Amino acid sequence: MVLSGGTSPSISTETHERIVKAAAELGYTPNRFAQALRTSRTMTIACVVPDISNPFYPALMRGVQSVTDGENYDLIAFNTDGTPDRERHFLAWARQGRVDGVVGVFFTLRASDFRPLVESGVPVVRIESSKKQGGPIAIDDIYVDSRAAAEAVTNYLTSRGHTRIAMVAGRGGPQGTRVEGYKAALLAAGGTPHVVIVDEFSEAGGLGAAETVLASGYKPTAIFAANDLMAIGVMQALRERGIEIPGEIAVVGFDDISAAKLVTPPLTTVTQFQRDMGVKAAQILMHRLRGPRGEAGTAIEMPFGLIERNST
Amino acid sequence: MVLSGGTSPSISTETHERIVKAAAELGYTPNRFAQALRTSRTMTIACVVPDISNPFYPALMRGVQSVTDGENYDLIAFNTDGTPDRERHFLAWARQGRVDGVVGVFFTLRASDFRPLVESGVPVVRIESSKKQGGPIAIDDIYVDSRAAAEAVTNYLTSRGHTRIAMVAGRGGPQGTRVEGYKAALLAAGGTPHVVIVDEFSEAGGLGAAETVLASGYKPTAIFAANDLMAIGVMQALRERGIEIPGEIAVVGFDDISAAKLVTPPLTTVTQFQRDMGVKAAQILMHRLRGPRGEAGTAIEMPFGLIERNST
DNA sequence: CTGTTAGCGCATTCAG
DNA sequence: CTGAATGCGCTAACAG
Repeated sequence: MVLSGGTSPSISTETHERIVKAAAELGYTPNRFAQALRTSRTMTIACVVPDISNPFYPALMRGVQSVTDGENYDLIAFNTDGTPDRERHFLAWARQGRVDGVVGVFFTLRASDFRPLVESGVPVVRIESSKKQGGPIAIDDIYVDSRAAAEAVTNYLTSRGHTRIAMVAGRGGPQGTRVEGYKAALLAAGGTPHVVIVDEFSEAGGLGAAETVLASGYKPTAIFAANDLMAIGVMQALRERGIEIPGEIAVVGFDDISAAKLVTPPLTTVTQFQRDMGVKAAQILMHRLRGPRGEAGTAIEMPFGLIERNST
Repeated sequence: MVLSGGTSPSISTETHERIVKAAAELGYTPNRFAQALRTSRTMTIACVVPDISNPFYPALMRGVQSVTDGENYDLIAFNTDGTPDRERHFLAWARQGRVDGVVGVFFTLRASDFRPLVESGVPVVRIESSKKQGGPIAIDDIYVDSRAAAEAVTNYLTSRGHTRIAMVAGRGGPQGTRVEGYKAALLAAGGTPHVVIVDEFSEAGGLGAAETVLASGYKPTAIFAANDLMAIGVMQALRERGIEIPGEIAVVGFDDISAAKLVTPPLTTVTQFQRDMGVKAAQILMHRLRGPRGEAGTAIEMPFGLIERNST
């Protein structure tokens, strides 16, 4: 009992220490799996991300891990590639009783898809990119309001005199909401939105999209890319044509990946404080694990921040 | 038995399918922890890295995961920050019978530190940055010869006419070997080495080191940084002083992190094919898990590759 | 070849 | 308050 971390007033501190010491000398350590079998608590959390090698996610995971470590939970990393197949596969996997809880980013699953898992007693905290309500299913959401962030970016640009602002984005994921925010804000400011959507949300996609914008006759004074990788592609396209950044065209990205401050000129972008999000998500999960399993889901908003660098 | 993935010629394919189907309908799935308790195989692998948010490691982890996934092992991510404390803590953790095997990068632990773990039946595959021999302890090493890579970089620069090549490096980790290789190759080519060591192996460190080099009167025509982050810092320092890259001073890095090709100009660097290393390491681990637990350790070398971009 | 049983190491319950 | 007995769900060994 002592070794499991339990507390009882009936055992004196002295005895307690004797036990701990003896255990250390004998090299004894309780078997996690026997514990898990008996208590049906695995002391393991799954962290699900679309791509661990996408620079956006490791910081999130670090945040999660910093709290799970402190609570003696192990963290299992799970990549889904953001595909429906692999996300469903994760659900099946998680239902095998391998983990006590889940925190993750899901591109294709809907809240109802989690119902069986949650009802089997495994709490889920999702990290989302648009406003959520907190439905009847006991899933907790934590989100950054991407739409508002995109509006903020657009307003920042218009406040600096830009009216011809183009946006480039990829298909899928959170990028749709960002486009909406941009459109709304630009219309409100009296501008005319111009959006180019491409398949890949990568540098190559950004480069191609920028070329389309330049060929369109829209003549933008600023280009807003739905993520940093695309923004970097945009910058490459502009540089190839000898267009000065930000002199002739300003560029803004989204995510604040580590490369954003390393390109030339350093990229103005939006941070989502991903580490903080990870911490917060894990805390919410820990809270569920300790207490109210069945209560309705919550949704809490996290801040974003505009980071001004020299590309604008 | 069927569900555990066993094989027996005595069961017809038809029966086999009936069982699997029935199990699917009933939603039955064997409990991993009961299995683990009974068989003392946890079906879990630990992947230990100094810093998951350092762009170098996620690709490695992906490689590892691509093979563990295929073998139905879970992957637990473990960050050590490369500190002795946390690396020792990992050892203690691993001895609690939580994982069947370990693959990782260790900065401070020595082969002998792993002996208790390995002798308790948990195979370890280390990823190293200098030539290893394969000692008596049953640890498998897989390494890239950093020294040779640093020599190759230096030779590449001298072959392009550089003789005044400075090197900047951080303390600890694999950077020492890289400095050795540089010195040896430059001396062999008749040059005079000039090394600046700083505490942090980050951009800031690289920036400071570059300033030291420039202030020294060495007047380099090329600067070789022990990793890409430092190289990027060097580039910033040069840019601040209006020194043209590569016209006046060429810059080379090490690691080929994703940012390397995104900076301006794109950075010439050395790749260690980190994903391949992860795959290979995991394969070796799987081999150990299936067979020869006690055999002497092996050490296999992995290739590096010089990636020429526009910074040279 | 199918059906039964013991026990992996723990946390919990019940008797002492 | 301490000690022994039970069973978590499974696999492996054994008997029928």
